[in-house]
Amino acid sequence: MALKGFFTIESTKPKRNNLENLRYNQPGEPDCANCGLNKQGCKRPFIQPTGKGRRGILGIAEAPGATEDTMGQNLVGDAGTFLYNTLKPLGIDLYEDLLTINSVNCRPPGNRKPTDHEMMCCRPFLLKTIEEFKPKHIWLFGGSAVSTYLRDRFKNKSIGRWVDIPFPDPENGAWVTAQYHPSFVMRGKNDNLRAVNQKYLRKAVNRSLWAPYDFPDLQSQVTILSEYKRVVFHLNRILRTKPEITIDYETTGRKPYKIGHKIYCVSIDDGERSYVFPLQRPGYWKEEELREILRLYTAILEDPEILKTAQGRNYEDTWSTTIIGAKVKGWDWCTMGTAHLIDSRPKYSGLKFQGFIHFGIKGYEDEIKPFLESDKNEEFNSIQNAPAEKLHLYCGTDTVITRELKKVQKKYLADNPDLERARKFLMEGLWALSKVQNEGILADKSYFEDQNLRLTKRIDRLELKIYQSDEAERFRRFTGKNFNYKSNKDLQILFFKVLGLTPVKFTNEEENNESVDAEVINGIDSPIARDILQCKKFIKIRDTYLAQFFREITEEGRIHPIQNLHIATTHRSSQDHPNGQNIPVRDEESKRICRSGIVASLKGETEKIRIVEKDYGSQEVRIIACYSEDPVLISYINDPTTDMHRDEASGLFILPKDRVSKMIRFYSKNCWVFPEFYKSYYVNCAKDLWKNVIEPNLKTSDGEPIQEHLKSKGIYTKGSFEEHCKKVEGYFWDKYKGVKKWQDQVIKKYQTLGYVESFFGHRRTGYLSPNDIVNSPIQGTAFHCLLWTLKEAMKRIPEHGFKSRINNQIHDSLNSRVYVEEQTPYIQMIQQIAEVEIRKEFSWLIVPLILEIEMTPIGGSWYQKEEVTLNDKGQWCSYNKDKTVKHVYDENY
DNA sequence: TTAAACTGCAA
DNA sequence: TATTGCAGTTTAA
Repeated sequence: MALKGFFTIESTKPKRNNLENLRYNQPGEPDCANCGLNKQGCKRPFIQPTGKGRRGILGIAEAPGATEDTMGQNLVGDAGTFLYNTLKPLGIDLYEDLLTINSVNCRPPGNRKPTDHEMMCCRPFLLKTIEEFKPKHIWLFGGSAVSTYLRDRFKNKSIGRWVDIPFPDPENGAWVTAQYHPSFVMRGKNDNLRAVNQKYLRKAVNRSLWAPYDFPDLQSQVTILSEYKRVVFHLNRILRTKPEITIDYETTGRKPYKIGHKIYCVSIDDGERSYVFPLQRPGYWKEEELREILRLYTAILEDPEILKTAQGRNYEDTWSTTIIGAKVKGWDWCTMGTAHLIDSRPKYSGLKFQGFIHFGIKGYEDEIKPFLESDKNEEFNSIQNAPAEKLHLYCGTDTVITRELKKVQKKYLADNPDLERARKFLMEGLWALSKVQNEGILADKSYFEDQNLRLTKRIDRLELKIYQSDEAERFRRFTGKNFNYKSNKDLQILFFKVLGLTPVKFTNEEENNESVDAEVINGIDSPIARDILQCKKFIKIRDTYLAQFFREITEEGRIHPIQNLHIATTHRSSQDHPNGQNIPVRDEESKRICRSGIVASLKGETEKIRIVEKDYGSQEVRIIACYSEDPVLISYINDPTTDMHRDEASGLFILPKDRVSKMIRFYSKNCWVFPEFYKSYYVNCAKDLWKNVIEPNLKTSDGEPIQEHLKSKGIYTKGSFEEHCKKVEGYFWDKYKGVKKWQDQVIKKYQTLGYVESFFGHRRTGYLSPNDIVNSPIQGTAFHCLLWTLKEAMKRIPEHGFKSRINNQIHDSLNSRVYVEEQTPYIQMIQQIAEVEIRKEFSWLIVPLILEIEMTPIGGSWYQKEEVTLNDKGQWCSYNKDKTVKHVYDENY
């Protein structure tokens, strides 16, 4: 898949079927000859729009069903009746107040979904109906209606994205909202879905009083400054009058860190107009002109009284810092992050989407977009080839939209103080993450080059072995094609057709699709299975991790993952280009190869520096305790002499507590306690426990094989173990009834509010499953504790004059490069924030938080990190199993 | 060409 | 009937 090297802009230009699109974008009669649905057994072909439409609302549904086909009217069957009954108490009569039409107006045989082609053939009639009826409001019921209505205007037309998002449509002047299709809501007996559907319809009914939207001409608010004098004039004016400004750059790529990157143009919006001027466009300014423009612009950026807004605060911030050398002050607003707080659904916060749903602006990016994209292996885009005038207009339009978007968001947040609280925290978090991003992690390029060569040799050898194997030959004879071990399809044929093995697992999405993942292949006892697994592992290391490192490493040996706060629906962070949050650690060999090249210092470094990782221990359990106030959980956390996972393992395997081994405790925790807390259930847990504990026949702490032990308790089979787990699950929820009670409450509250809210004020919105609801606040809050610690630590580091720097975060841990001479005060400062000050700040933190410390030797690599504690002599020590000191992490180690 | 499905890595 | 991410490859449309 080609990565969009820049940001994603949805195309508005139909790339295929151009003629068809032209044809079906015109109002007119349906193209029945081309569709043929009218001759596939329906009784009443081409049903006319139904209803009196007294309130000027046009409802668009999917297709006639059996009842509709008999009666020749829309929405009169079960689904229609359900919708009628839902709307009636809200003051809307489906048949009186709406005019309704379907995406296709003949009944598809057997109630199947209409195809894209059928919907397209019927589309001219839909457009004609809109033209004649002139609806003030359009309600799209279900994914088919969304798909045919938006046609080629957006790529992602899933109902989940569009439901409950009202937008004014510039094509017909109506307010449009997508709703779930009544049959979808009716079919599943799903309380959450019914609750949000009710809520969304109520909002739509309230909106039906809205006046038509007055579309603003945003592009006319752009002024392009091409003369030096005018640029200087406006920069000086802004410096003097200090308006709130919105800024946007067009640049040579996504990240500024590699040599040669430039900011081609800048747009500054002063609240009235947007002013765009070229900046580092080669050959545009004389040297002294550019110097003066940069001086003035830097003064604006560094003036804390000039408040700044951007769509993507950290994008403009990191480019300003890295390319211009400005320390930007006065950051006030990030429209992208704020959009994510308002609606956490995926693909919501992009400017093009926001511009469309709020202001009906669309398509202004089409011409410029190709010049801003770059292939995944290309560092630079082709901005130099973009027509300058159009590039500048595009850049200016973005700031005008951003300025207007901020107004909309400000209004929304004024009514939602919890969201405003979350937004303030967002700005602080972005500030800290921008610093983390600019710092970057150090990578030893020559080490990775060496590893790359070694891996390639091993992969070549293994591939040769695989392709010369007897099995591959049998595959060739069976299919007439060469075997490709990277193809899951080929693996299925090899294992289940050629070798005749019995499938043990199926994939999630497709029914009867045999899974061929590592777990399955690992269960196959043959040399080729082992070779394939080995080879896939090496390929993964080389082509995923090392390849990204090579692509992203800068000339000075740093890798700067982009730090996001606007992606994860739970309001966790994410990283990309590359993602520094999923470097292997569980598999020893993968861990060694990948992490040995992430280092504390590069060659030639004379200072003594080590990597220190600071990890919140069992953070999610602690957060569950805070939300649920479960007394049993709280007392486990508060009393360090107790161990909940040992106790749960004891119950699960009917073992006295002192016979629970480390591994049995581990699997009890990860295959039982956590899944149960996150709404898995005994059947799946029993399956995992059987696979990981009982089948491998793990031993108790005194050496008895677990199978023998369970037999002595009357458990012989998988079935009887599952039965046993069912009983234990009953005890479990009886014991942690506080957690259960909280889960039920938070699900109930979601059904009232339509979102789930966290301690920090963050909301996860949209239609959620019970699992999503109980998981999100925990996951989000666990991360927000870390983010709070991070931003507080970032403030203190310069105050203390530390040279050490935080350079990564992984959900509940921080990484730093630490100068040995300041390691103890540095670590203790962060521990103080992470464990003590955070509890003074947030009264809902009713249990202690613990920050565990890991270190590498001086100049060492991430692979070498060990857990350390401070002994009474003030030394950081790691320990052997027998509790003797392993290493003393002083200035000599 | 492009999107979806599958896989595999982390918390 | 555990959740959240990013990224690579193949395959179907």
